[in-house]
Amino acid sequence: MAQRSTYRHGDLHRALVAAGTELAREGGPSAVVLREVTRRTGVTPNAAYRHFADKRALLHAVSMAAQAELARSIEDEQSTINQNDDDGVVAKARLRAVGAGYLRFAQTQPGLFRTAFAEHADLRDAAVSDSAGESGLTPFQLLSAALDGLVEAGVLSAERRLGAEFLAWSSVHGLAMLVIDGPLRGLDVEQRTFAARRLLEMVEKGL
Amino acid sequence: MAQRSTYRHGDLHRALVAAGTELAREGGPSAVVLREVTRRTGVTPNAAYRHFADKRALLHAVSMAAQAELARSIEDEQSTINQNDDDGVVAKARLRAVGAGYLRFAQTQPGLFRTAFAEHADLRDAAVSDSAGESGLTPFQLLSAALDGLVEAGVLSAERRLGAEFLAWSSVHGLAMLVIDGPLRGLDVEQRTFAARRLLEMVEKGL
DNA sequence: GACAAATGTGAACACTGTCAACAAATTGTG
DNA sequence: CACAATTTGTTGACAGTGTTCACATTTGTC
Repeated sequence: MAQRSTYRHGDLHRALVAAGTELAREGGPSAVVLREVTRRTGVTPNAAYRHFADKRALLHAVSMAAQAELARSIEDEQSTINQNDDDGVVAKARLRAVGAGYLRFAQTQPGLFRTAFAEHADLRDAAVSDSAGESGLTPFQLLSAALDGLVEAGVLSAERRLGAEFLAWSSVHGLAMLVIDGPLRGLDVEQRTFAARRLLEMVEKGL
Repeated sequence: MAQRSTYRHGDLHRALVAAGTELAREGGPSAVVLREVTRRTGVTPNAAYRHFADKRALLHAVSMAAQAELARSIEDEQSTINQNDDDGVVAKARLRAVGAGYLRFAQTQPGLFRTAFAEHADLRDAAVSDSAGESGLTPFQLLSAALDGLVEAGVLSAERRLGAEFLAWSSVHGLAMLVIDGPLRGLDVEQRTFAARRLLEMVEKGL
């Protein structure tokens, strides 16, 4: 790593999270080891303790960053939607895009995906901006917004809206986990896309 | 730990897995540390290497044991079904019991549940008897059998049967993960049972 | 310019997984 | 039965980890 001239680093907090994120990207949560993070940042191990209480706190920050990338993946997927369609069609497409972006991120960045949900995240974390994407919304909020859109478009009844994010999230999250390092790892690309499509259909139909 | 009189232990392999399983029960996969496992078994750390290639192999064995307990939880749930009902009703109940047993185990034994899916399990593992319950079936096989039952009872079409285990498993597994250490951890018991019931309804309806 | 706060360094500790060499018990073979 | 071969457990060591305590350097403030 590049030797720095100044005694102070300048932006160590951010640099540590960035280095940790790269490690997580390559090897998942277990790969983000404190000493290696500081090594890559060109700083002593203990310097990290000026910015994070302990390793868990650092990992938590990395997890937030990973969730933010997940949010951006969902936003990318949503940006391809043709807005000129019928309201109901657009609303449904927005929900499907949440699931598709989620699944794509899990398979494209499995290390980051596992890190995003490795350290016990809380629902309160879903509201903090560290885990938000370009739109300022976290993955959970993007899902909620999509479901609200279904209600507004008259596709989903208010009654069925209640707790719907749990159902949708569970299904997609479960498939993602099973595909990237669960018992469904052996599936080839074709089987995966098939499973993903059928799953999103099931959610839309069974909600 | 109890000092042993003989130089040989007698059944060290099994004892190590048992000790590891207890650690996993208490603290999840990260709690099963090789040295502590051997300590509890009253044996030197290196003795473990006569029975397992490395720590990962030990953890894998513990994971299999955890899956076997999961299978038993499902079997317990299925044993409460009233067999005198209509074939279709019984078949549906058997599928619901798979989900209910799965979710109950996840909440009753979160440490073991996380361990069961921590080390990259493979579909081949789902067929090995180490991870089977009393019936000799693994969790995956119990699910498959329940879905087959739906087809036999004429409740599910052969076409929709294709890949159905992925959908059902994903949904239930996802909810379990999100509830025990995901963003849905904050939910109280009432909310959980509500979410579980709605989820199982969704699967049954959307399959 | 003195002094306090913030930020990075150095040396050390307990703990982990793992290896190589050795020792004791068991098993198999003449 | 003897005794070599194999299996199973032990001892001692090493590198790597998270973390703590004392110390050094920089920055900001009255």
